[in-house]
Amino acid sequence: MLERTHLAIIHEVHRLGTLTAAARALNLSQSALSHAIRRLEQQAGTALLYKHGRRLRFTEAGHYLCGVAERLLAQFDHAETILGAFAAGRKGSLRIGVECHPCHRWLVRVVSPFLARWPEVDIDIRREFQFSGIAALTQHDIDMLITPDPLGAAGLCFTPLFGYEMVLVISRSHPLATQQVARPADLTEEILLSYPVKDERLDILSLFFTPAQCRPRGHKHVEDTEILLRMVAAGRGISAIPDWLAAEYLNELPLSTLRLGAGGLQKQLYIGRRDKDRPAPFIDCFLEMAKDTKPAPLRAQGAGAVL
Amino acid sequence: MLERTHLAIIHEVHRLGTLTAAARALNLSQSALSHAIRRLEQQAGTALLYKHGRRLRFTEAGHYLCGVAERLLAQFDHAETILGAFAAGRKGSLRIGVECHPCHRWLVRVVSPFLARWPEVDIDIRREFQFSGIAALTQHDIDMLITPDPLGAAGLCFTPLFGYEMVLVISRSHPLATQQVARPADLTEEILLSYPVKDERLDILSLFFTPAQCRPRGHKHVEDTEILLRMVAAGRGISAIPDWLAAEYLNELPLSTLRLGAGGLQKQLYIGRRDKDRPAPFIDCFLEMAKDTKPAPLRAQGAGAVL
DNA sequence: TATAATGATGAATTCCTTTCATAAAACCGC
DNA sequence: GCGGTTTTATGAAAGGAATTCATCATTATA
Repeated sequence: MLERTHLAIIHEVHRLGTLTAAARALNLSQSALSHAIRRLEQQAGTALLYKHGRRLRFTEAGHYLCGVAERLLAQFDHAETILGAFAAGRKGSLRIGVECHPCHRWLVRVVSPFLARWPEVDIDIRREFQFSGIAALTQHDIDMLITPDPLGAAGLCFTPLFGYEMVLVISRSHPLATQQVARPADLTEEILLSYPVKDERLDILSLFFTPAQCRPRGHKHVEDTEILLRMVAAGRGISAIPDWLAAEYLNELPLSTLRLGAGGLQKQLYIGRRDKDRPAPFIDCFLEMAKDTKPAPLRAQGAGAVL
Repeated sequence: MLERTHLAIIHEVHRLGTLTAAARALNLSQSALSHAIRRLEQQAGTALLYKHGRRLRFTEAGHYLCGVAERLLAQFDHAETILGAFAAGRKGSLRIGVECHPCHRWLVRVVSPFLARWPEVDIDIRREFQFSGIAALTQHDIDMLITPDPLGAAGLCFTPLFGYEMVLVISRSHPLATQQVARPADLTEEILLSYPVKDERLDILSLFFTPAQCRPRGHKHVEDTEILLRMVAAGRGISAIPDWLAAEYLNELPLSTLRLGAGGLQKQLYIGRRDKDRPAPFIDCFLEMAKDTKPAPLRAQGAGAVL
């Protein structure tokens, strides 16, 4: 069976011209090379080298193998380099799940500098999960989960990133726009606009409307933040988004923000990982960079001061 | 060091899912595979597989290596197939030297069917030699030599192909065109046209003019047979070519052929090889096909009957 | 819960590679 | 042509790495 060693021998003999020199280069005895070539020739059933004077020449088959050696040895070397990068933790891939739709804009601000700093790390961001983000993390479908709901699961650990407040956004021309706080009963005639997520995962429903035993008049799903907010600005509905996200749009669109209930709807974003994951440096680095990237806080405008 | 064996193991584990199955496929024990992977992981400094339930899963590095394995193993397999073709004598290359310029047309008739029959054999035809054709053969620059002058040299052997006669070609309107035989003295006022070859290798000089101690008035070199004969037909000179080559042009061009001297200039074409060459079947086959391909004999016209 | 399937591990063994010592061949300079 | 040098070839011995064996631990299955 043709082995890497054979290729290395063939290659060095070709490069240096003599068995003796090749043996030196490979830290082997001349005898070892002679035996190895002999064995290979017997297995292949064809001569690879023949004596010409006191040196060696390649037969056609030998020449062919020489070309093979050059190509394959390069590939072996490359593979080992890459493997080294894996070992050193320079190379890898990070599949990040995001259970918090509006967090995407924040995530981009983390990922961009990260990619620049870890050129050999591939990042894959997933927002849809067959079952849940937690399950995807447990089952190794993703390596990290960004979520506001750190549901306990064996083998997972969560690191808090930053706190924020979910605020109600309404058109600046809305009758409620002058108020500071919204109460569920004020909004029963409104159309709620939200990202396409199950109702039980919408905090404004589970933590605001449902406890007050009421609900908005309607509920529509919108994929894109920009479009969602433009619809709100146009008076086509209301929505609840993180304060820092609202802040980014307050200057662009005629929007007002109100606190949801007296205490506001306080949330915390977490990043979850598997406990026993190999501690790759780039994973720690990502965590650090994520912790250091706070979203812009909401300027005093409309809603009450937030965190 | 990453070896072919490691790639094979990784590949089979990926294909079959379990160490046990992979071990069966590789005719090894499960233990052997476990140890081998462990060793590789230690050398690489990174995990490749990890237990998931009672099966194995690939780490990122493992997945990467899996891709490498697929590519490299295919290349190994292919290389061994080719090596097998070399061993079976199906594959190879035949570098053929030709010392007889006009033989090129005949050679093409041998080579074409040969290439069809040995699709894996490459043919390379050389007409220029640094020193001589014999030297090129001895020094392994070529594998076969087609020559009318089988100079003895150690380690070479020559096989006769066919006999032919060198005939004088002149324009049909030449005063000598009505004769059967040309004598050196008749041609001292002519311009000799020949292939670009050293004088001592031109039979018409060494075997016809020189023994009679005379020479033509001029001597010009022409590369191409067609052009050479058109020049002769136009009365711009005379030439000497094999009878069978002349035969091909007698209907196309206004040429006449004459015997060179009373007995004619009889020649024999040989094919030379190295004695101790590995006996590749395609080489023997080439020899047979060459022997079986006789040039078209000269029709009774102009020159005397030949052979 | 018993049973089957699978992987991990340490020690022993086997097999293959390598080395050593030496011969044979070829080139070089005189 | 003849020693001296360089290079490859080869058989026997030594060394080392891969493999097996026996066994344990873990997990899935009935």
